[in-house]
Amino acid sequence: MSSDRPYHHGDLAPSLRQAAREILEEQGLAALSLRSVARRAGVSHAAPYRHYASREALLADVAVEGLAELRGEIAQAAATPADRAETIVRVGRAYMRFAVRHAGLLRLMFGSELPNRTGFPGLTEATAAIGEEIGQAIGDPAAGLAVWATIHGLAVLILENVIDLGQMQAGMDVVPSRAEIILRSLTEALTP
Amino acid sequence: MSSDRPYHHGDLAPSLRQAAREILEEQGLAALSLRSVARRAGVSHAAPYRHYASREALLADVAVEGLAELRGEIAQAAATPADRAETIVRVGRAYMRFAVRHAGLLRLMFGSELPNRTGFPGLTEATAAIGEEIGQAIGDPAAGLAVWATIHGLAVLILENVIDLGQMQAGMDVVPSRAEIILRSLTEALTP
DNA sequence: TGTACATCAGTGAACGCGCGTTCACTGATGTAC
DNA sequence: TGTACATCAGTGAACGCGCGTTCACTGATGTAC
Repeated sequence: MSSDRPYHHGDLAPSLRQAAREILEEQGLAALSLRSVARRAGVSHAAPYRHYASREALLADVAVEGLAELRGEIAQAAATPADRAETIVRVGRAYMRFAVRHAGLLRLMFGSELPNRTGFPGLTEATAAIGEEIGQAIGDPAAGLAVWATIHGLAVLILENVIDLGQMQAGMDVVPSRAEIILRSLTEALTP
Repeated sequence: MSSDRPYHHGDLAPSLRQAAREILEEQGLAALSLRSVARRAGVSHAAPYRHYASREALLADVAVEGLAELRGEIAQAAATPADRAETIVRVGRAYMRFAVRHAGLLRLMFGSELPNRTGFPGLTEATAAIGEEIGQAIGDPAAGLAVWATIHGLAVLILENVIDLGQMQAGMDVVPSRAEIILRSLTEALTP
C-alpha cells in the first residue's frame, strides 16, 4: 500500500481480492479486469499470475468471499428468535441490504460473468451454503428454495432497476423496508 | 442476406436485431458487440450508426423485442381458463421455458448490460408491461410482484447454474417441470 | 419521358483504447552446509 | 557466522486481439420540373 513498498509484496492474494472489491464498489463489474485489479493493488499486471491461474480464478475467489459474507449476514438475521414469517422477512431484509450495498459484488456472485461455476468447487460449495442457510433459517428446507427464489428475484429486479420501489433514490436504507412489504405478503401466505 | 446483395440493404434495422438475436443464442451475451452484429448482418461495422445512435440503443431495442415476446408468452399461458394456482404455475412454466430457450436474451433483458434503462422509454414500458401482465394474469396486482419475483428469481438461479434442479443436462424441457414443483409449493400456500 | 440534384444509406480507413496472457528477466528470500 | 545456491515473487516488454466511434467518401434512390 505504501509507496516505498518492497519488491515482494508479501501477501498479494488478499490484496488483490480487496482491490477487486473496491473496483466493484466504485466502478462496477464491467470495470473488473485483471489489469485493473493489479493496478489498484499496486503491482504489475503480470503479478497476479503468481497467485491465480487466470482472471476467472481470481474473480471466482472474490465471489466465494462475497458468498461467505452473505451467508453470514443471513445467519445473523435468522439468529434472533422469531416466528417463521418474521424470520423470512428478516432474512429477506438482510439479503436486500447486501444486494444494495454490494451491487457489483452480487452481480459477480450470481451473474453470468462466471459461466463455469462448476469448474470452481469452492464456488459451488459457497453457493449451495446460501440455500442451506436459508432453508435452515426458516426451518423448512423444502420451502427454502421458493423463499430464496423470491428474495433473490426481488433483489435483482430492484438492483437492475427493472422494478422501481418508488423511493430508491431517497436512499438505500429505504429499499429493504419497501421490499419488506412484498416479502410480508409472501410470508403471510406461507404461514398457516 | 445473399452475396449479390445490393449496395443498399433496404431494411437494415430489423436485420441487425435478428443478427443480434442469433449471436445471443449461439455465442451468448458476452459476444454481442456492435461490430459482431454488423458482421453477422453482412454490413460494415459503421452501417448500424445509420439506424442506431449507439451500441446501447441497438441492444435496448433488442431487449424491448424480447420483453414483448415474453409478455406474449405470459399472456398466452394465462389465456386458458384455470384457477389461480394453476395460472401461476402456467405463467411460471412459460417464463422458465423462455429463460432456458433464450438464455442470452433474458440476460440482456434483465441484466446489467443496460444500466441506463430509464434512458430508453420503450425499455421501461416493455418491462413494466411484464409486471402488469403477471398481475393481471393472476387477478391480483398486489401479489403480482411477489409472484414475478419468485418466478424471475427461480429462472435466473437456474439459468446461471446457481441452483441445480438435478436434470438440466437431460434436456431443457425437463427444467420447467422441475421448477413447477417449486412454483406449486408457492402457489399452494398462496391459495386459501 | 428525361434530367438535375438533394438526400439517403452504405463503405473502409483510422483513432485510441484496454484486454488476457506469455516470456525472459531480476530482485529478494531462505535453506543447507 | 558465512556463503553458495535453489526457489520464489515480482517486473516490463511484447503479442495479438476486438472494441466503439468518427470521418470523408461514394453508390443508389427518388423527387421536382
